Amino acid sequence: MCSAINSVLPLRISCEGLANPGRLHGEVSTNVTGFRAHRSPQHMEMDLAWQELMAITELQEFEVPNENPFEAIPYLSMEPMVSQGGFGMSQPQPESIPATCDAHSTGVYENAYPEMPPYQRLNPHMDMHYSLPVSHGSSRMLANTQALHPPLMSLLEHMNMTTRSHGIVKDSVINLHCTGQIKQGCADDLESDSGLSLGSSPPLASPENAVHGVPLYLPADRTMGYTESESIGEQCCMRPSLLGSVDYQQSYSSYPGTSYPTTANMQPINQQTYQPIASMKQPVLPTALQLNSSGLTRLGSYQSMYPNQKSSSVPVHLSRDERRALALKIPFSLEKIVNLPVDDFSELLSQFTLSDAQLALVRDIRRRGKNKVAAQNCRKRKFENIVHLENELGQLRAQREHLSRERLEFQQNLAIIKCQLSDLYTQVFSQLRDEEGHLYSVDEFSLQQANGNIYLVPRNTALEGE
DNA sequence: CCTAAGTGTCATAGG
DNA sequence: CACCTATGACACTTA
Repeated sequence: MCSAINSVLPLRISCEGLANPGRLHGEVSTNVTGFRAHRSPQHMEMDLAWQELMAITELQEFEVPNENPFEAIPYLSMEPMVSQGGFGMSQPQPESIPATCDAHSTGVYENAYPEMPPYQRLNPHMDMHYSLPVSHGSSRMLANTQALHPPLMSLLEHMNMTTRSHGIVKDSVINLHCTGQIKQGCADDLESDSGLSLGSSPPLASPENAVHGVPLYLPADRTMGYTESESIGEQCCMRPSLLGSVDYQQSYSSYPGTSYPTTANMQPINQQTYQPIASMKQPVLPTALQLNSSGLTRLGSYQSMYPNQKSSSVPVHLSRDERRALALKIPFSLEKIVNLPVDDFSELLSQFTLSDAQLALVRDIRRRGKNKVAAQNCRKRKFENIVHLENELGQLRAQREHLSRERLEFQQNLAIIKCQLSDLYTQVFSQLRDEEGHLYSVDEFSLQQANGNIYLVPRNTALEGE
């Protein structure tokens, strides 16, 4: 019994300075020599409950009348609260235990109470700040200390749960910070001239959508068009593997499904017929991206960019590369130039005798075409990333609100526990008597700290350092 | 005329 | 070293 209370209570009670320090006696004594007090099993339980609460809540000051238990602390950030001990208690602690107490954590009490059973050490992994609840003003008395225990423990369980959740709060805050930075970065991106839509417009559809439902026909005013059978490439014994290379991401289809014309096979515009692109290949890129890369060359763009290259003898709806290829009589389609694998592309080049200018143009067309596809993919990814981050931001906001509500509930429960403990210790001191039956009042004691422990000493008595 | 969105192109870095 | 991909930046068109 005695060892139990000694091992449980991280509180050393000094009797020095009392009128009759040697006369104290009781059923249970503290670890301070000479102190005796009447202790009942009920008191043991109260002490247990007290220590558990102190360990969990790090209750460092216990002035119930001065506290507003339902004070809602503005939610700013959980990080400072967590850093103070891991329980998010950001309430003002004007009389908190000095730093010397912080330096003594569980190990201090393990040394002071080596006989403490492990199961009586709550939260052994945390720094424990103990203080004595000195309640002067509470008039509420608990009729039965046993009745207090179950609700206390239930509250403790809730506090433990809430404590765990506070770790989530911290992580969430960190995530929010990161997200904020990312979001800022996105904002910077949006301010850049990347030409990316934030989603208000539908152009960036999924690749699978690009395959279906897009009536990809060549423009009706297309000025050039050549059938595959008419192309030089086909006439030059193209390998079937090359002809079958239609699964690449489509980009340069300025001559979709065709090979480039020569002056010999060029035909009047109005005699050309056009095939739906979807019937010739399975595009991969999003819908809107396709529309521009599938033959809808923009006349005005290249006219303004390269106005001097406009030739009255060349159809005006051709892109710059198309016109250049036409001018240099490149004997295969731009689609093949861009989409063929490097080996097939090299083999294709080997099948023709091209001048240096032709080779340079072909390689430029290939480079630009691949880069165009890459740019489209890059923008698509950027858009998807923004959508993902917006969704994640919404989830984090909801989580923050949930944790904020949970934290408020925790604070309310803690205030209730403080009130209950105040009453509890008032009751305990009401039974603290010396051997002559003199009743000690809690008012006769004060809290003092020494060597990392908190001592309950008679008032007007200074503790000597150990 | 201005603006935002969309797109192609270039330069560059990295694989 | 050649080639490819990713991406920022720029210029331009279009609605």
